[in-house]
This record gives sequence, C-alpha cells and structure tokens, in this order.
Amino acid sequence: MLRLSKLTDYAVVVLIRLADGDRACCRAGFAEPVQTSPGIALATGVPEPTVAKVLKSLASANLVLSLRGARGGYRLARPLSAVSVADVIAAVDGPIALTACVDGAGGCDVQGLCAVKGRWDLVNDAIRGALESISLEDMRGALVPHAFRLPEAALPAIAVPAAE
Amino acid sequence: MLRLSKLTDYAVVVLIRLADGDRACCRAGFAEPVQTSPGIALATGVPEPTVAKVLKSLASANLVLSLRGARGGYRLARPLSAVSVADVIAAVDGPIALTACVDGAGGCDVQGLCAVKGRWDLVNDAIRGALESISLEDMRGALVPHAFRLPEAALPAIAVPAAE
DNA sequence: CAATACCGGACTACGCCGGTCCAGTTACCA
DNA sequence: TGGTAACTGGACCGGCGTAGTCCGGTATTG
Repeated sequence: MLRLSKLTDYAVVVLIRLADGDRACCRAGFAEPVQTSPGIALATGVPEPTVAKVLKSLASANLVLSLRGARGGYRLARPLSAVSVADVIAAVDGPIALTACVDGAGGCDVQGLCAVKGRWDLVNDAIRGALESISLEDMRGALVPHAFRLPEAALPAIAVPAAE
Repeated sequence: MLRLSKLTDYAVVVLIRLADGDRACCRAGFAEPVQTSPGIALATGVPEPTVAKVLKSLASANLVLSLRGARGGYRLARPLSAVSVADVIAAVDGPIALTACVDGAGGCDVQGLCAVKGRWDLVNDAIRGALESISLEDMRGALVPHAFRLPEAALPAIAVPAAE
C-alpha cells in the first residue's frame, strides 16, 4: 500500500501549525516567536509526547530551530515553501527508499538470481522527484473548512493544478 | 521510510521471469507457454509458497492468466511494457495511498483540527503518476551483467521440474 | 534557586506483513 | 476412468516495525 508513517503526517500538521502560529498566536511579537510542544499539542489535538517526539526529529534534521530553557520552544528554520514533503519524510522516517534491496547492505539473499536488482532505483528516483516537487506550502492550500484559518489573507492561493 | 512491501518486489521478479521464460525455457513452443509456481520458485530463488501467493494476487488482478489442472501454469496477460509498477503494487499491496487519512473511512480522530486533510491527495497523485510512468519493461532493462542470461545451471533445472 | 522546556535515550504494546500450510477443485494423461 | 499435477481460496502463526510513553539530564529565565 506504500504506507507513509503516521508520524510523518503529524510532522506536516505540526510544521504548518508552526508556520501559522508564528504570526498569529502564542508569542508572536516577541523577539523570538517560538511555540512550545504542549502548545502545539493543544492546538493540533495530537498527543503532547508525540508532538515532542516529532519535533525532536524535525530539529535533528534542521527543519525547525529549538530554544531551550524557560520561554523556550520551536521555530521554523525555513519558510514552508522551502520545505518539501521529501524533507519531512526523510526527517521523520529516514531516507526515502522503497525496498531493503536498494541500500548496499546485503539484505537480499537471492541477489544472484534477482532480475531487478538495482532497477528499483529508477522507481525510487521517480518518487523522490515527485516528493521533492511538492512543498508544505502546497499542502497548506485553502482547504480548512473552519477553525484553523486566520482572517488575514496573507496566504496566497498556491498554484494547485486542477484541484477539486 | 516509505516502505514498499517485499511481496511487491517478488512480484516484479516473478513477472519478469514469466516474460523471459516465455521464450527461453520450460514449455516454450507449446500451444500454451505456461510456467508453474514451483518452476518459477526454482528459477528465482523465492520460496515456492510465496511465489504461489504472489501469483494468486497477480491472477486476481488479471496481470497473469492461469491454467488449472495438470500441465497448467501461469502466463503473462500483457507484455511487460504494458504493465506499470503501479499495477503491480495495486495488485499485491492494494490501492496506492500513503495515509489512512485519504480513504473516506473516519480513521482520523483529529479531523476537525487537521490542517492538511485532503492535501495528501496531491502527494498521492504525484506518486501514482510517477509509478504509472514506469513499466516493468523499463525495470528489466539491460541491467543484469550476465547472471540471468540463462546459460547454465538454473535453466535446465526448471525445464524439467521433476529434477527437483 | 526554582520553574520551564528541550534533549536523548529506552521501553512496551499493538498491528501488519511475510511466510507457510491445508483442503478443495480442475484438467490432463495413462 | 482413475490418478496425478497444479491452481484456488482460505486460515494460521511468528517476527518486526511503528506508535506512543516515560524518565533523567541540561539549559535558560525570572
């Protein structure tokens, strides 16, 4: 089914929340507009420990910046438009690869007979390309029916090809 | 990690084997150039029950044709060039979808707050497109240095299944 | 100094996938 | 006509990875 981990889904939600919150909630206006894990958990409905876990992964991948100590929190390292879905997946789920065959590790026990060895690379590259071409800004879009949107029209309707 | 099930990998191997075997081994020349699961298992190194399982899925999806009874076996329904990777994945792993969110089933418990609901569709479509643009013929390519050219040991064995 | 909040682990439970097996059915062949 | 080979559809079980939680540690603020 080509499953994507649920953590990645959460990561996208959190990142978008981080972007929207930057200028509309929490500590906006301060020198450091950061948001805390509990705050994001509250806003998104995702369990707080899970939010913290996701944030840690994102911080390790330098997708978000962290400030420790009291009054600390997280902040986007880059605008959403500069973050691709591939970046998020790589940060949360590790490198993008469809099969165990692709990594050099000799996991394939029938290598001598495998007729497609190395050919998944073709598929991997295609998927990677597709994933890298979509930014979180694209995913934010104009979708939320209620509750999550800010009055300001500062969100330019990104070019979504033939949406609903 | 965007994992692709190992069964799908096997399915590709089996399908390519099925194509190559059509004109090079087993019962080529007969009215019905079919190959049996045991034969394919022997040729590919994949455990026979697993091969059978994969073949069953492929048959259900009409990617291969089956002939029951003695002297029965499997045969490609379409040339490899007419089978996309997406077809194989859909046959073995079910419909292509990255998250549980996409299917209407109310699996998402924080739907009211989910800021990206429906936006994974964008990613799904991109990946589906990438997958559909690659055929098994592309994956077969000219990759095998010399392993699969059916020169010696492997082929005679499958030509005579009784030699097991 | 105390409170807050990130950091980096480890740890556990659940669900799904990989792999196997069995009974039943169909078709060829002697 | 009976035996055999092979597909068919299902159930079954073990292993692994993910989801989710928790704890001790550290840094910063007030």
